[in-house]
Amino acid sequence: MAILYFCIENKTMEFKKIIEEKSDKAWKIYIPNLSIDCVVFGFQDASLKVLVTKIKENNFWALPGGYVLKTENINDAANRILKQRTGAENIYLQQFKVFSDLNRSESFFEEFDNTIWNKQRFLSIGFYALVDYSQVNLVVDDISDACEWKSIEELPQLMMDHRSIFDKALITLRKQLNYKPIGYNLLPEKFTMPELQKLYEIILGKKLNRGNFFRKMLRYDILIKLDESRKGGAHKSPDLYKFDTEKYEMALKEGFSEGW
Amino acid sequence: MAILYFCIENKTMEFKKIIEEKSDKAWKIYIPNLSIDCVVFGFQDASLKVLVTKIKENNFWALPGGYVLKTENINDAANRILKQRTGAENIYLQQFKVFSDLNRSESFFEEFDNTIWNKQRFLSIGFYALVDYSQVNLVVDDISDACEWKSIEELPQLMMDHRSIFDKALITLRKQLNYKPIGYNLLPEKFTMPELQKLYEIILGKKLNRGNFFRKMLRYDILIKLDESRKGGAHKSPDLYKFDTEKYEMALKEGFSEGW
DNA sequence: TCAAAAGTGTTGGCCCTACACCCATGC
DNA sequence: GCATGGGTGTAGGGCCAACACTTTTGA
Repeated sequence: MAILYFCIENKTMEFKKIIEEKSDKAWKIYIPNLSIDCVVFGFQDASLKVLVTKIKENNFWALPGGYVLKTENINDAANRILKQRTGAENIYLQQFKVFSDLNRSESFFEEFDNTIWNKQRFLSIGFYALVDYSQVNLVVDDISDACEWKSIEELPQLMMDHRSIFDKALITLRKQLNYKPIGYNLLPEKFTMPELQKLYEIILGKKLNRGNFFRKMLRYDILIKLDESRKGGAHKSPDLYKFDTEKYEMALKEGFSEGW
Repeated sequence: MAILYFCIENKTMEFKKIIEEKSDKAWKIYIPNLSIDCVVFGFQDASLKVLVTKIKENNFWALPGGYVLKTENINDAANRILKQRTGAENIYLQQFKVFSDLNRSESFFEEFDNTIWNKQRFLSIGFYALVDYSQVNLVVDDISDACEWKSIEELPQLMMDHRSIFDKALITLRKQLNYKPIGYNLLPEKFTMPELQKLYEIILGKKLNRGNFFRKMLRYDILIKLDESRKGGAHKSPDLYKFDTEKYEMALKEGFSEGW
């Protein structure tokens, strides 16, 4: 027991020291009172995953985040933050909402001095990201214990308002499915129609009709059918497709026609 | 000529003084490096208008804007800013994007001291607002000469990146027409179907089919047909409608069904 | 050979487009 | 009564849900 206590005590001291040391530097280089939080989606094992990190010291999980340098715009900041975490570049990133409630963050570092960077009020710009699961190498930084993919159905409790940031990101992503293509950043280069359908179903949280999905997808005219099929599984081998990157990019910009 | 020159010089001094005096207070009460800019839409004379203000001293027009108090969230801030400008409360407000380019604002106050509030780098949160034109009383504040409604087809040149903020607001508003009702905040209580159609056409910038608009609108099931019609114009008297506020609010929250 | 998954065909309904028609109104 | 604008009818097409049929595969 004594040893365990000592360990915790020790860790606390270490954590505090790290936070305090980082504080001075943060005040110098970052825009104050402003943070970025990222909801990073990945797709694996027919399940939608989100990247979360565990803060040292308390048992809360958090969305990966960071701050904006005084000399960079927020897209660059989000890219930098995610590159540090995942090693990945050219991630699909979308700004979706600013979270600004009072006390959304500042009560979280109660035991610290009022001048400490982390104890300030922060408004946070929410980004969501879509990344290829297989291309990511997670990095644990010096204020986190762990950095893991968690399935969206079994997210752990998140610190501060990170749960509502995640919720809003998912809602935004779902809405986006109505007028923009998706999948290029989440699927491997070659994929089958059932795999693509699975992705849609998991994002939307509901089953879709097979035949209709198939035809609607083809009508979007962003897929190229390959001369191969996925062998090895039981049953019929599904055809492989890839995205027509030019048409895909076009559709991302223009959006699929809809409405008025 | 001498008199004119003197006047300009005098105005410059006055403007500078105001900015400098306000600077100290601003540093105390506002969150630094963060501003709010509002694209306020109103509808009148079958034309969509936007609220713009003219900054004293230079001949640029600007979107109405302001800063976020250290003790308020951004929605409250936007509401406060617009109430000051228009006297209106309970305006429909929608946050749509953060503008964070380097040099989007700080180069605009070159002649001032570096410590001045206005010369800092600002990230700006863009809001758009929909208001009932007839209920607004415009207020000119102490750093602006004028505050006016301008038709969206003939907007004057705007300062900094305000033109792209406006563009993005209009694009967002158009997209919103696909899944949310509109009109409650822009039209008088009673209105005719052709008037509502006109609003849609002006926002979308294109003609719509009369009969189809009529039926689509009715299918949305947010209108109540009144037992009156708009007399006085030449030709057939169109029926008057009002919004079913309960169903309208519901549709605002849920959105019209679409897509997957 | 057989079960199951994947590809394809079919039918009915809804909404959208486009146009036509009729009705009400002020001149 | 006539021009004009506004309400309503309707035919054709596209998309979609739902379901059925066919093909392909591994066991």
